[in-house]
Amino acid sequence: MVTTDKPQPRSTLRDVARLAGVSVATASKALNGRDQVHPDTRARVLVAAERISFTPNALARGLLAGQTGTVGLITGDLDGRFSLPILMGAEDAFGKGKMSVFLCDARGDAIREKYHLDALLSRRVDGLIVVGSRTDPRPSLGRNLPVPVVYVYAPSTDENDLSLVPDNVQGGADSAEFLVSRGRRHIAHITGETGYAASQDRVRGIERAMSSHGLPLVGGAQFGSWTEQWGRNAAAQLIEQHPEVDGILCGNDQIARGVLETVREAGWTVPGRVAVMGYDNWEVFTTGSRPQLTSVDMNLEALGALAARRLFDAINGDSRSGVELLPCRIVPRETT
Amino acid sequence: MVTTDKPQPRSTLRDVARLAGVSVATASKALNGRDQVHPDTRARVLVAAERISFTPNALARGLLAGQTGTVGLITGDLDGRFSLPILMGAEDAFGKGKMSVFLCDARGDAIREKYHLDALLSRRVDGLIVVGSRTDPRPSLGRNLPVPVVYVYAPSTDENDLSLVPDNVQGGADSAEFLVSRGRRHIAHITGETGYAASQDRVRGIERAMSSHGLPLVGGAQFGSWTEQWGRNAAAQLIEQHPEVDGILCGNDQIARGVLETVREAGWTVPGRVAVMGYDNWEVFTTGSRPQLTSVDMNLEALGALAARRLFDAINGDSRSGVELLPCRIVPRETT
DNA sequence: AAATGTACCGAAAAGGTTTTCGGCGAATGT
DNA sequence: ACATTCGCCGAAAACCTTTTCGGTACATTT
Repeated sequence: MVTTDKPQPRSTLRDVARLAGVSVATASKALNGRDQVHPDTRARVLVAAERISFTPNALARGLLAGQTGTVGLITGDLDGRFSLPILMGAEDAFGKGKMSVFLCDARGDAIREKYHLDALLSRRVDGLIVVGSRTDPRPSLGRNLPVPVVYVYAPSTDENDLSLVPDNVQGGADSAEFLVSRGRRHIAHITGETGYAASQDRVRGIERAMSSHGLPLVGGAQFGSWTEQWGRNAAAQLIEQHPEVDGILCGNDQIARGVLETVREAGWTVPGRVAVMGYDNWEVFTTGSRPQLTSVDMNLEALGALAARRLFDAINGDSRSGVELLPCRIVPRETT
Repeated sequence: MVTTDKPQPRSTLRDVARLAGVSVATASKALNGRDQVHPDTRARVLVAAERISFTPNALARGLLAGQTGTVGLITGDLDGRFSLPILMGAEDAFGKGKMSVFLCDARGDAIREKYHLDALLSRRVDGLIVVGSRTDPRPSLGRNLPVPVVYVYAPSTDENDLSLVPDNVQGGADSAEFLVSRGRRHIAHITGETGYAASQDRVRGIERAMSSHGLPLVGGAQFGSWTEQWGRNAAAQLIEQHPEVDGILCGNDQIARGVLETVREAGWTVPGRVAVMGYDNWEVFTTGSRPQLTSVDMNLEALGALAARRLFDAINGDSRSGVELLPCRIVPRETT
């Protein structure tokens, strides 16, 4: 089963020109819609190109133009659910043009990141998008890169870089407001690891919103891990120590799933006795649960789309810097 | 905040040569470890290259060599959990060499797929990996492409293409064997949509294994959807109609989660009263559940790694065709 | 001292495309 | 009939790197 048939050599512009009986210059102009070429000639070239299924060599084109129409996306967590929506948003925003996205996974490893950076730069990408798996600031790729860079989700520590980050303070505040507006008065917060900027920001937003209503945060913010198991444990303790609780804001959807499981096993109805909200709006978790989980969506696709636009602008000489915060939105379902 | 500082122009080999006081030819040879260059000269070139942080232009190199050191990966489901492990496996296998992976998301849309295919071919990728989200055969990209193609997870309908697919028949059979070897005798199967080759294959494997032991499949294969909700519903019916059931094989981990929830709420212990197995081994589901879920892993990273090797071989003229089945493995946890 | 060999370096071509600019033929104006 | 304009086409340069091959300078041999 070992064959060795070299596939047909790819056709070049010269082949097209020869077949159409014109020069390569004319063929090029005809194919690219330049003027200065007679309609009949153009038609001849087009059919010739079609006949031998000519595909212009982007390498040669990029070499000449100094632009390749590609951007590199270096991500820290391919397994994660953050970088993918961002990638899709970016692809969509670029899509209408002729940009392609070169994706690399550094897996949080600085060495691998450097390796991929070199690979991308040598392939002359027109720009870079750097995606992290946490909203904590991360080291900059450096100031004197030959192409513009946009940091997404994980901001750069360098103020001169441009970073796009979801506004977790606002997201947290909105989630609290949401429960308050639904009549909840005894709200608790169970979140993930304390070392994450995401947890800290959301806590800050929640506390701000609660105090603006003169309400306490029942039991204070409970830090743990980002797992269902922690959600179950924390919820068990919470309903024992604070049976008055009527709303639980969770640090992510997995914690919320754990919380949901525990409170329902304790005989509490959701949302009757207590409302529960998740964070991230990870569909497979939010719609799989019973009842379906209200959650906070960080609009990651929009984040990716904005990254694409900002990068596009920067490539065209119009670059910004600093941190841009993008709003989160609440997706109401059945647990509130 | 709108600046317009064009970043420094990238340095070329000519710059290096000038700085080192040699010709470009010598500079090239020095940098690429060719012989015919004096050690002192080579050293001069290397420091010169370092000083101006020279990065060879992969476009020019690729144009000349006819090889770009890149492969395209066209996937159908970026949101899905299948293509990502495959991508990572492929990246790992390539990683040691100097291959980079160009990822595109076609979202199951033939038009978008064609678009990306053209984009990749024009960028002169050395090969293509096509990943689908279902194991059902998919249309071939065509026989006369200028580069080799490997189809992964979703096989091509064309026997002349090379396809790499997890062996779901074996996976199903092994899962049944596993429960039987643990002493279960009344095994049921709750799976997803009937139209999926994956469901059909697994059912076939399960039925084969059961009948080889002279055991019936309790209630027959139950088809539904790939959701937790279906798992809950099907389990409720199952334990009512077949209270003798002591093992449940599920079509995926989400169904298993639903089953788990229902049987536990009915007061059955797991694995005491009934064993439960998932499929896919999606960590976030299998380890988040209580008890943690035994599941079948399709070894997707290995699949991706093999795809990379096969593609590499094909690029070097050693190509195969047909469908290769890769074994699945069982990951025992607490539900069995 | 002449001839041969060795070690190193540089000129040039190649790869495919785009763009500029000069040129050629035909049509128009006088 | 001549000059001018206009429309269209092609030659050539440019992008950057790699490789081949000829050449130079020096050391070695006879």
